[in-house]
Amino acid sequence: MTPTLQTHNYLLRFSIKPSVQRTAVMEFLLNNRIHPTIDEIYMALSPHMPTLSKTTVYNTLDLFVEKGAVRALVIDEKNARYDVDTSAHAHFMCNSCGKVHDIFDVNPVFFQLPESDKFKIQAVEISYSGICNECKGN
Amino acid sequence: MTPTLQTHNYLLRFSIKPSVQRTAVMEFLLNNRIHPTIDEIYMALSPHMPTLSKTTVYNTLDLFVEKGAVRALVIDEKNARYDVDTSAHAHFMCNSCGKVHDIFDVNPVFFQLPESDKFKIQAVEISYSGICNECKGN
DNA sequence: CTTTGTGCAAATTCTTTGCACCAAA
DNA sequence: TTTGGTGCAAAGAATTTGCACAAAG
Repeated sequence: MTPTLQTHNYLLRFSIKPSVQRTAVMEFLLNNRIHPTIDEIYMALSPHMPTLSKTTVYNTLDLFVEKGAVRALVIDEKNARYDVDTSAHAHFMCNSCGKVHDIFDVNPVFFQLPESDKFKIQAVEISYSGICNECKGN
Repeated sequence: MTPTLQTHNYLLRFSIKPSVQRTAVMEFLLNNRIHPTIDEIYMALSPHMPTLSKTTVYNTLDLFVEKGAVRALVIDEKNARYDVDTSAHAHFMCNSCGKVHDIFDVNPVFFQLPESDKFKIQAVEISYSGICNECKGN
């Protein structure tokens, strides 16, 4: 479990001013690598922070993405999902339960940005989908 | 330009009953490889079909995806986009103008589905993003 | 007839915005 | 104080749903 003080310093490394809310959101992301939606983060934290508003969660994640501390995933057509691991790795989304998992053993060359005379390519996202083992048995 | 009769037969190949609306939507997709949103399709067709409803466009695209005639793209966080070309190719989305372009010269091995003991992987989507040349000059 | 498709309106869901209050420097 | 952060309520946008009517076989 990442302690709060460590999370605080983690935010500082990205030039993010640590507030109580920002630290709580980042700590949740660091300790729960489930690529949560805004709602999942809000639902997890609000019992411990009754005054927390969903707007603040939106603001906070926008700031984290802007500062490069988290990656916004475009894999779930229903909601935005966020990943605190910004290293080159792929994702798998189960079409049945909707959970998103990391896939780390993808050839690194897949993440190299191709040259193009038509576009200035700045980022790549590799997304797999199918059925996870938990759902296969149903 | 794909003529209507040809589009009609194209739908039959996917076991899709051709109605006037379905044929018009498919013909638009075949002739406009711009990965349109629901709204773009609706806006393009409704002048020629004043009674067309957006619900029908939604229903039609859901059916096309279900029948495997078009691919639903998850690249634009704002709207769903649809691609009539279901072959293995990547996409590029411009962060400035929002247009989505095909990228065909990606190594085919990138589209091979990896084996996994945790998931049954059924599909892959490779999405690049950045700035297109038209937007670079602004 | 009977089944399937269409389209209107309302409802739902996710996200954004405007603004007032609160907190930290 | 002054600046920036938070949170409520309302607005906005995309999508889905319920239902009645139309079309096709």
